[in-house]
Amino acid sequence: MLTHHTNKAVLLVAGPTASGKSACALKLAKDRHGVIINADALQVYSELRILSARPTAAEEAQVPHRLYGHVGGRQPYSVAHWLADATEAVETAWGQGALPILTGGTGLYFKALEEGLADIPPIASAVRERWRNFAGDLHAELVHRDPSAARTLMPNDRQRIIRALEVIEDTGKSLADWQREASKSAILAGAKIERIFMEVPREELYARAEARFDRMTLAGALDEVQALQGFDPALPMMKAIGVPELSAYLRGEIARDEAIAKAKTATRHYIKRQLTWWRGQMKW
RNA sequence: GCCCAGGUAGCUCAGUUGGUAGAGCAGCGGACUGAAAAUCCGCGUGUCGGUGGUUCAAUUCCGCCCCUGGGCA
Repeated sequence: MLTHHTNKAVLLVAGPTASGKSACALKLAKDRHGVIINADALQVYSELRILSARPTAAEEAQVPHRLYGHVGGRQPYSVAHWLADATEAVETAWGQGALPILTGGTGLYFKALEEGLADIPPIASAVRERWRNFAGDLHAELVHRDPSAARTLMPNDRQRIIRALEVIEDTGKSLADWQREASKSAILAGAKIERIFMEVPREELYARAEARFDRMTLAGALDEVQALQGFDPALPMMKAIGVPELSAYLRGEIARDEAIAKAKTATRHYIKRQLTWWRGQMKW
């Protein structure tokens, strides 16, 4: 049993968008008998091939790829779903004697992978819907129902406040308490972890990401977004960079150039947040 | 050439009845546990086009010059 554990190894390839993670992971997978496992929150959606910069069919044919486009846009998905999927994928790879190579840009996913998640049960959708549609003062509501969680959240952070409210209501326990408890799901515990972070100067990252967006528009990003018009704009998939912007163009609300410029700006903001995440949270 | 309107932060603009100026966006820093490509917090010194003049004091008033847009020729 113990010898088994020492044979378990994973390779984590992280970095901001457009830093060259995928190419790096592909090469390493070929060299080291690896299976590539997606750690990107948007590349899981089947409807987003171009805009999420998912590996191409040709690339996927070269080495096994897991968790790319395996979720429908209307399906609820989150870190917890991903962690379960990733755990299964990692164990399958180990079972086959292959090296799991996790790659993607979602910092929270890597954190969950390495540190585990709190063991909070799924929240009833009725409760969830109720708070998402709540018209009153959410923060005041939280101060009243869960002062300890309220203290850690900014009054305007609706998303986190809603989360805290649904957790206290549906589980009877504060989100802060849940999170304080030791997590049981740190699946990489005992495994040999190798980490690669793609270091690329910010200016170059910005330039690459902008050029890549232009390539995406040439490769059919507008058709991809056109096909999304029946989906609820509140869906996580619909928040992918480029989707709101190109949708606004397709609806005739803004010019094409403006839509592209806005999407590029959103990409720069995203890169900046990713860099902040790795500086502050991961310390690889 | 003449007339009009402008020239203020990287961009778009506000403002100062004369006491050296502030918003949005961009940019930068930060936070981050089931929506995370999400969500949220913080950061504003810039020859106020140039140059003379009036004034204790000019970005603000006056003259001239330069530039940009529009109109008339």
